[in-house]
Amino acid sequence: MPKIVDPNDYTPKYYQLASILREQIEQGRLAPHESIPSERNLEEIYSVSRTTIRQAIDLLVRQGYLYREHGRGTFVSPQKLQKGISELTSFSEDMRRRGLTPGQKILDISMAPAPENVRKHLELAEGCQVLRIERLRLGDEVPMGLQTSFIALPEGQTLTREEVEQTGSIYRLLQEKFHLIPTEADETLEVTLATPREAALLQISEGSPLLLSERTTYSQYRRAIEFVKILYRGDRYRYYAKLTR
Amino acid sequence: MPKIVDPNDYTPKYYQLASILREQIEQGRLAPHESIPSERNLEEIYSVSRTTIRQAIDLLVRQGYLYREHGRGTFVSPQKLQKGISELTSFSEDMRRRGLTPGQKILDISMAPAPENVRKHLELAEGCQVLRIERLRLGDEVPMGLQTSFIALPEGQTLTREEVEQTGSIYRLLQEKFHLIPTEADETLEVTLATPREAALLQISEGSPLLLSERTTYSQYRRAIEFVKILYRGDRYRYYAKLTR
DNA sequence: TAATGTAACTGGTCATAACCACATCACGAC
DNA sequence: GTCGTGATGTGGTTATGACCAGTTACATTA
Repeated sequence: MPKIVDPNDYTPKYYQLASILREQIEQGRLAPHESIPSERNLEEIYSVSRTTIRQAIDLLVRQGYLYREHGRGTFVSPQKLQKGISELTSFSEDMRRRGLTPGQKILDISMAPAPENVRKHLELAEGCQVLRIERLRLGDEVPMGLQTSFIALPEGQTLTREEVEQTGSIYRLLQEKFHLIPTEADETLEVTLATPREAALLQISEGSPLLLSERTTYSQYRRAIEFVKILYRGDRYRYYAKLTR
Repeated sequence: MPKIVDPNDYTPKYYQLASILREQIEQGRLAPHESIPSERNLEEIYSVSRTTIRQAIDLLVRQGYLYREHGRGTFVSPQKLQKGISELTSFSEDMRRRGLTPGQKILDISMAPAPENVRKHLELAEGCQVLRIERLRLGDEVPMGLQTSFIALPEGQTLTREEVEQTGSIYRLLQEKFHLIPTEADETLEVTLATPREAALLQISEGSPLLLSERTTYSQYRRAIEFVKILYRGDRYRYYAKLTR
């Protein structure tokens, strides 16, 4: 049973243990609000130190799978709390999580001098060139949003339309070509109304309400790499967040 | 200098240390992207074990103040990333963070059978009574949103209009009277249009776009305690979130 | 000179061990 | 019966010490 301690210990023990527990929870072998074995018990069960046990449990608590009560024990969170954790995802991932097939239609992709508001978000000097990508985003073939990305590429680098069309994921391209990993983002949401052009592209009537998301994404080095503006169809898109204190 | 180890050690050492470091960062004594002393150095500086050091740094990393790079060091996050962390806050706290003075006008407060959608969110049986509070929410005296709360109180308990008016904070009341602490919440945001009644209350024209927030709040025991619906004026309210991966 | 490797950092993982703070329950005193 | 009260079990904090895994810079080598 305690199948921990793989010799091919590519992954740390606490991570292996967390996976084991997470699996038990997801399969329902541990019911909501049921207590898991105490930390001292888990120590014996899996033959690892309490340090490791606590690291694994910490991880699952942060992910919303477990919660602790001092003096009482550690318990399984109800299903409700296990989903919708506010994570940094691309549009494609977002759609897949919602059970929709992501799609896109590239309207424009070009290098251009960054507009002033974009420069501010990306912390760039005046006259800097950025990659501008405008795309119509689809979910199950239906228009979901209109996305405009401004990307601060390393000096002299660029991405071609073909590369973007083939992978579909800017994030993967950034990682593979430039070793830039999106790790954090600031996002704002507000309401706006569709201009004639936006309405036409999104196949709604002019003046329809839209959800406007503006996001600045930061790399693993905490430098701004991307500023994205997405106009979501108000009738098709709902935003999820999970808050903690 | 190393003013750690207060004898009145009500608060744990790692928390004290985190406060010291956080203060240095906020005061700008540590510049963005500057490295803080290594963990082994901090061990000597503050005369605490590496365990404690790491716990303190972990906290600050989660809060967005620091970031680590394996093999290189621990660095100060730029200011941008330190704010807007998605935390569970009440309307009042939210307003204060935006530099506005929160206010409210209670429209209704009564015990009522929970509507079906509310029952579902609160995991209640049919016919259960909930406390319904409808309030016009103000920021600097100006209408910001229309809030309807449904609260699952302990059997037979209730809150009076006076209590709510005096404290202004439902959360504080819940904590003081019933020892219920809001710890987690699921929130959704979407776009909607103002009905005549909503428009009149919010002092906008009928059909104006609104930002609709629906939130289910959970106690420290992971039981749903509150379902809140807030209609924000689209022209006055913007939602902030911080995403990580 | 350019490549290489090695030493000396850095943070990441893990074990062991002790003690504290809170929750619960059974047992005894009243 | 009711009220402590302490034993025991839980998670929370801290210390010590070891080794692993990336990064960097400098000395060595080809």
